[in-house]
Amino acid sequence: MGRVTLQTIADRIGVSRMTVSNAFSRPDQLSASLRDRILTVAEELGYVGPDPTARALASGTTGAIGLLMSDTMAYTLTDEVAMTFIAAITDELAPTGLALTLLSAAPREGIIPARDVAMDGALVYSCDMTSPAVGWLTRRRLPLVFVDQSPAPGITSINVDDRGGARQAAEHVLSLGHRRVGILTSGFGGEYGVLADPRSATLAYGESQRMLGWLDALDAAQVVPTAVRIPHGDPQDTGYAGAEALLSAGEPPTAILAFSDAFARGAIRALEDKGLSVPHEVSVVGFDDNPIARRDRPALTTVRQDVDAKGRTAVRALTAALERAKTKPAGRAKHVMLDTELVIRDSTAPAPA
Amino acid sequence: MGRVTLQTIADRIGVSRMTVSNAFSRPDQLSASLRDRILTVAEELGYVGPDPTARALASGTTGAIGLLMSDTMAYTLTDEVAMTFIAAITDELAPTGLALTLLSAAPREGIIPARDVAMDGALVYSCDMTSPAVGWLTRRRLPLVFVDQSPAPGITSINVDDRGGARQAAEHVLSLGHRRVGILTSGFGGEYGVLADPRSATLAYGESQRMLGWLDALDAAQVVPTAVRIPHGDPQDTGYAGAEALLSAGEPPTAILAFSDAFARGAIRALEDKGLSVPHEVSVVGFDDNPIARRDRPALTTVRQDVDAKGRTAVRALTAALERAKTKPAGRAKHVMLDTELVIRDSTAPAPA
DNA sequence: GCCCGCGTCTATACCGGTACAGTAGCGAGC
DNA sequence: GCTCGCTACTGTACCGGTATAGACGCGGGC
Repeated sequence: MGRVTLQTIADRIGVSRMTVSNAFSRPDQLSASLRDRILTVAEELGYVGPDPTARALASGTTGAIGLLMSDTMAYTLTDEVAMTFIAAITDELAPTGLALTLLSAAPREGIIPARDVAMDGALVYSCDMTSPAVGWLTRRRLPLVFVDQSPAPGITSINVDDRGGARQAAEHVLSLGHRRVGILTSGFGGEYGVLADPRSATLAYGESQRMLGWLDALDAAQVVPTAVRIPHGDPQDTGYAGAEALLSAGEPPTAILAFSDAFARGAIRALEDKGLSVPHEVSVVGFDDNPIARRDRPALTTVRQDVDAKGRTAVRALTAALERAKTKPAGRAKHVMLDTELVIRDSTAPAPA
Repeated sequence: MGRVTLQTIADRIGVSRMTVSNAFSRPDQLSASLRDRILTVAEELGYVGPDPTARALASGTTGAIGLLMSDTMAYTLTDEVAMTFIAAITDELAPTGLALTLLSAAPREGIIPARDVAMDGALVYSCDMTSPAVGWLTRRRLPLVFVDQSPAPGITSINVDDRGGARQAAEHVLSLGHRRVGILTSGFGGEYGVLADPRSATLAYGESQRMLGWLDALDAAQVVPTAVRIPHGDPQDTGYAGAEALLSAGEPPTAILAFSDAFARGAIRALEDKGLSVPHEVSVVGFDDNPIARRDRPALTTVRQDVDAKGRTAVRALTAALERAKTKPAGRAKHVMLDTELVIRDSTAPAPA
């Protein structure tokens, strides 16, 4: 009735438990003939292999890394860009045999996966830095890599040049002669609707970086934008609503800078429904270079970020950190900044006269 | 230098290790004052809480469940429908505190997360039944729930009525007078292009169910469809290519039944590029009722499946099984079949005269 | 006054492995 | 002939917790 363990097999054959362990984990430590015999008996007994949990405790490694995501995990999981990121992670992880454990940063009473789930290290993706979950992770002294998040001292971080990309986007519409510019941003917690003072609005990290980038260029040209922040929801729907808000907030913009391609798509739909032609009457710039930027018409002018590279770089940084953690030195934190690139397509045109 | 464990704290205060353990895990087992003292000292010492791995070994529960996905995990992860499913899972899992570990069923030499990663149970999503990974999971005697997959005796499974939904889709176009029908399906491994004998083509489970559903209706009406199977890739791109293949395979169809909404979108684009109007010259029916079905124009006639319910039902079935596994009885496997529903929108119309 | 029950805390025995330092046996080198 | 070194296997000590039964003191009921 009892469960089959290494000991069961060892007793059955008359060798030590250690030898059976070696048969599974270090084949070079015993003769091939004995190993075969052990494996055969194990098979007969229905032994599946060393118990992962026990192995994890004894060896100090679990074979899984965590991916901590913002509290709105279900929302993030329906975002194409985030999905591409996760796909890149799993793909890069595959040859290492590491599994990926999804962790919510949601602050639920007493339920803190970031504290209670076994893992070797974690990727922290676009989280609120003050989130308790992030605190638990650091307290556990797990190797961590921050992605799309405010870099912290001592912790490796991977970011894309959001600010630079946004600046390029704004410079692009300025160079086309636009002076009435609308901004469509997002983010949770905080005021929605037209932002009184965009520069000082409290925004999540990525949102604030892009905002700063846009303002870098607009301020330099002494253009004062109208910025609208839209709540969570289907991004194309909220983008639609955001554009409507922008149009009714005083003099309508001739150019809209959107936080994402999905927002931009929604905005374009709203503009077209109002009878405004994109790009001839209003120019729209997205962000990310999501597949939807290219697919629909007009093809979006956008700021490309290499999400795949972001995911792969993050994984490589983390696996390297795991490797180092086996030996002593803590290793110096690296801060990687990936380039962004303005991609000009059909959703921007010179400002109407 | 040594790591801080329960024993460190116990020694420091002069109580037994067990009492410290209880302070964290069973607060009702000691006085509040002692508990406070223990927690304070633990804090001072930088103790994070019971080590998840050790706890897992001792208590027999890891706090994570697996999600086994087909070997083309990166592909699956960029599919909106799969993402909605995963989002529903994480959302339903959140209040339980269980984390979700993503497992690839990819048969890589010696790398078998399904065998080596600790978990309490697993969801098996749309996998090849013969995959070794599924074998390992069953051998481990983990509580399992199969989703979108051929039901197996003794294992709880959640499916949607793919066949019935597909039949409705086919009946719909037949009722509109279409007699030249094209089919666009997908799946890996096997011939691509026009299928010689659709009914006997080797298809993955979901693909074959939908195929059977379409054929149920078409056969009854003595309509012989042309079926094209398209390889993996961006589904809208492959859908585009698939429609082209359909158009050049003899007499062009006046109705296309697509395996997914994404295929349908790609097909519509291809048709429009060929100057064919949808729905007036060609009708197209999708499957899933993905958000893209509603968003773009023409809005897709499609077969709605409740992906959110699928995810939640699967999680509930698994957590119930986990609960039962604590006590003895293995519990009878349930086989759930969720309804599908034909949603008629703007991509279907009566067959041209 | 005695015994019971309860609230607290402790002792011991695991959970199922792996690490590491042996030990035994045996052939080779000089 | 003795040491050396190698292969093959063993013994012991963990890894860091939890379960369970029991010990101990104390108040209350009869």
